[in-house]
Amino acid sequence: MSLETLASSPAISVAAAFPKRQIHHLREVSDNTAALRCTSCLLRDFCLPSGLSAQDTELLSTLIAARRTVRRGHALYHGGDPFENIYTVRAGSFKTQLFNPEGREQITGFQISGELLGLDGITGGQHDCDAVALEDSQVCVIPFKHLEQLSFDMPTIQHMVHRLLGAEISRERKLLMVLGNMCAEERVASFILDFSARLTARGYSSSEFNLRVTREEIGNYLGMKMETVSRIFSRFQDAGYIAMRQRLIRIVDLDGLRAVLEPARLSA
Amino acid sequence: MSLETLASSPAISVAAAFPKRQIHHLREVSDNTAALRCTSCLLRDFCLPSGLSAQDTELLSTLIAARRTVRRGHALYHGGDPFENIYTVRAGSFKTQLFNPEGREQITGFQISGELLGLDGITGGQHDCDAVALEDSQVCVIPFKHLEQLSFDMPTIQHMVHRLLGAEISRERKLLMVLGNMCAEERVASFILDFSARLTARGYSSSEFNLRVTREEIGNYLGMKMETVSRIFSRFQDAGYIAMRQRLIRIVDLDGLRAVLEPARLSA
DNA sequence: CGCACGATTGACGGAGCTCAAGCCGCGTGG
DNA sequence: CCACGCGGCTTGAGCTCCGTCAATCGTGCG
Repeated sequence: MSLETLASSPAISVAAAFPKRQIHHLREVSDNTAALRCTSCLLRDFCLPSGLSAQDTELLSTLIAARRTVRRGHALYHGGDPFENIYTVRAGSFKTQLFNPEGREQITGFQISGELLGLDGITGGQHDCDAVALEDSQVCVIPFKHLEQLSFDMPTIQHMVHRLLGAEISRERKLLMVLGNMCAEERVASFILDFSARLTARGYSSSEFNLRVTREEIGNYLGMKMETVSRIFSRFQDAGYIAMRQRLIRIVDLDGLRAVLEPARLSA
Repeated sequence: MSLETLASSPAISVAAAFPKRQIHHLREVSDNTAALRCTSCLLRDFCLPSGLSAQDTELLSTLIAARRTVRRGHALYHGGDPFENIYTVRAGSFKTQLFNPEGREQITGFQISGELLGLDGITGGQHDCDAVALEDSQVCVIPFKHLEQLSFDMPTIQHMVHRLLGAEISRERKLLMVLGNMCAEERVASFILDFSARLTARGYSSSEFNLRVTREEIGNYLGMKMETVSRIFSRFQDAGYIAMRQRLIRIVDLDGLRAVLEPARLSA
């Protein structure tokens, strides 16, 4: 199936013609310039331009060097790759994973449409994690050099960059809170609620969605084992909080899920 | 009496007035404007100026609005406070702690001399965690607005800001890895090693140092209970990896500690 | 169709939590 | 000067949650 159900412009059908194998490291095929404009993108309100004036959005558009398609399971970039671009997810979804010196893996996040990729690596000049597509996906490519240059003249752009970096810090902090303080049930509940909230913020249904990740990946992300994740999903289903078939999940009792996170559920 | 006596008293002969060893419990220093210069600060190579040219360092110095003393147990800022400044730790140490909606606490980091505080809050315009002094401490105050303004003209300064934000992201990622993947022994080992490495990087002894935090705080930071932390310290001591008296810790067998983090310690 | 991978479920064991008692080091006041 | 109390640390005993191992099932793909 085409990735492009979301894409607006007819010119986009170019993307469908992408060669099947090794999109991986392909030199960019540019779509026609008009199609790269944020103003005509359906995601404009949920993506970088959100909050920017029409004028600034236009300017931001000029930065988008290309779009790039990444096949399921392939990496948009690897840890160690030189840092050149940041990316916004235009269609599909990704995971970012980190490997420590001893070879352990930690998934640090899942990114959906309108969210940002590649900010790691601003520091060291190279990415420090892998970004892997969870399904056939497409990103907008923004050369960071250009963005920096633009931000010299444009305070609003500079603010945006700071905001983005700060947002990344906050996001990881929330995850720290989850990993440091919560038991397995609470972790899974907060994972579902977080996912749902982000989908809502991007105009998707908040009550029914496709997780697109294996139980193993969820487990890795949440610091627990696949089997435990599975058991808790089953438990939530039995409790009537959710309904699920494979990776499709429907939230049935939102308050029930939220209650899992309530503090002391103990008697007075 | 105000804590600010330090920041505004008559000139003393600057850095020379710093007794080498007790930087930790300093109270005696007073600074006039001249003294606010990074170039004359003993920490210059371990702090923000690290990596900057003499010229840029000079420029950076002009940003330092004041120094501020914070008493042990007091907060430099609270979550919710408007974001105005970032801070570098000039003497002493801090912890940053986060509270989630349900009232749970998570310590997200410990900061020592030369390290940075306050970057949270760039996004939302207000700090999202508390920064609390672990001992009587002193910070340099850098108004973020000024820093942003300066960075319009100075690419190197802008780079520095990005580098700092990126470093914060990396730091939190390392912690994610610890919380998501490691068992209690490994967490404590990596905590000790991390502390030691940071002290080394700042010119302190790497083998003997004062943790300055309670077992409870270490536990909170590492996602485990005080009792477990204590047990593991004892175990490490019995194993001859460390020697400790209260919060003073000495690394006896560095390789032993490192080996705790080795991957599969299983037979071939 | 059959294979392979992912998901589910069960049985069991152990790492870490809970509860509790006792200890140490330090400050305070008699 | 010591007695006392308090906060933080240590250590033990028991329990629980979650990890481990393993068998089975379901589903999508070649």
